[in-house]
Amino acid sequence: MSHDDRRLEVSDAAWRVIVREGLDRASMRAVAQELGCTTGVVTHYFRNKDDLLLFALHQVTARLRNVMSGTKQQSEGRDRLVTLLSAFLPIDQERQEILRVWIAFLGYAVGRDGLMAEHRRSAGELRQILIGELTDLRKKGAIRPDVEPESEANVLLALANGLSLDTLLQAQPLTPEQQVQAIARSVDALFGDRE
Amino acid sequence: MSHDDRRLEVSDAAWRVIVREGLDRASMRAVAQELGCTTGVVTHYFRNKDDLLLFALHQVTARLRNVMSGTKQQSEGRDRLVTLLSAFLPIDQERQEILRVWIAFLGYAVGRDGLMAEHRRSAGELRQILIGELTDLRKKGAIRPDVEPESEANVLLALANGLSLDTLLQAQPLTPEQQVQAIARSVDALFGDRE
DNA sequence: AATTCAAGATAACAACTGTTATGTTAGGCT
DNA sequence: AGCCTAACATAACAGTTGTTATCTTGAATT
Repeated sequence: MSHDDRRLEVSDAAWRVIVREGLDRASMRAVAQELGCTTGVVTHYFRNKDDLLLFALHQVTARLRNVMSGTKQQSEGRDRLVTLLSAFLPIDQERQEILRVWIAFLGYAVGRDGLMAEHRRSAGELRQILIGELTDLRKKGAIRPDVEPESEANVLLALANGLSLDTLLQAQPLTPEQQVQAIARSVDALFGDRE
Repeated sequence: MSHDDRRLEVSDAAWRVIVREGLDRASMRAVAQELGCTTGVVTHYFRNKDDLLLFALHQVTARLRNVMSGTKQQSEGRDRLVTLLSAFLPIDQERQEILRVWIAFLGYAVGRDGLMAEHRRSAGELRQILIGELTDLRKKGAIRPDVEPESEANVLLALANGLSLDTLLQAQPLTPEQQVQAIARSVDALFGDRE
């Protein structure tokens, strides 16, 4: 097993602790115990705790990118936009796990400007993909010409993120189908007046 | 000054620490120092730290209710729905502060079922208000009859919450006007086909 | 004037935290 | 065969945490 693979194993152990017990209980010792060894391993592969946490946070974006390329863009136009946005919805167990870790880190980033900037960076990266899609569609004349890609990308992402939050905050959250349908409705509004 | 007022002062000090330095740095001593006295005060008004945190979390809902009744419902129909939903948007400094504390607690609640249930309870409380509004409007025949108040309330709240997140996650977030406009657009879609 | 009790200060407690230094061990290279 | 280094284990450190018990004080009540 390579060095990087072992690093990932430590990071995965941290993820499991965070999902199960919360970010503030993810101490060096807890992560080591989850991995089944001692803190020597954790300190050997990560300089700091901050180093470990930052790496674990990067895994959020990495896994999200993975999911996005998994729902590969075979489709185009309307459907492509919908599947692209659906990658952010917690409609399977892995995406629910990503959401929990992401929220845990976001709450942890309140009051920590450095971490919050890191969140903004990764959010902006995913946002650019959407903006590119919208710009292409407008050039092709597929969507209404009055659509501004930048602000519209923000609104669509806001809806997707909000729907994700809903699964955490609601006793009976929207079903995956309802979530996708809500996304599809907003996307359809970009394509024309009639529904 | 009454006992309850003093309790609120302690809770407010905790809020300031959370907003400025993060939830995990809001220790008993840090809160006491923020208040300008010793931990004796904090322990005198709160049994536990959990007791203090739970009270501070309740203040989130209390302040939100306060803002909602502040944007008092003089209007009706479409405008009333829009102003009601806008209460959740971080369009002034107080609502930004509420958002930060809320997110901090939400991240902290990951892995803590009790706290997460408390979040769901308060979210459900505010959600019921929206459902009531939508039900009334449908009875009056003001909105389209195919609108289901329960799921539609979820979608509208998801959009509002997502737009709030946007102000945290975006380097150049949507302006308050754009946020309200996005809400208004979704509300308008409930009233009829034309825009 | 004596008593009571809330308000707050102070200090000590054990538990836990991240960090660091040092030990052990096993496999690859010369 | 001897050496070296990566991969871990162990242990000790200083600091911080929540909690608790004990003290002081001042104002209200009797």
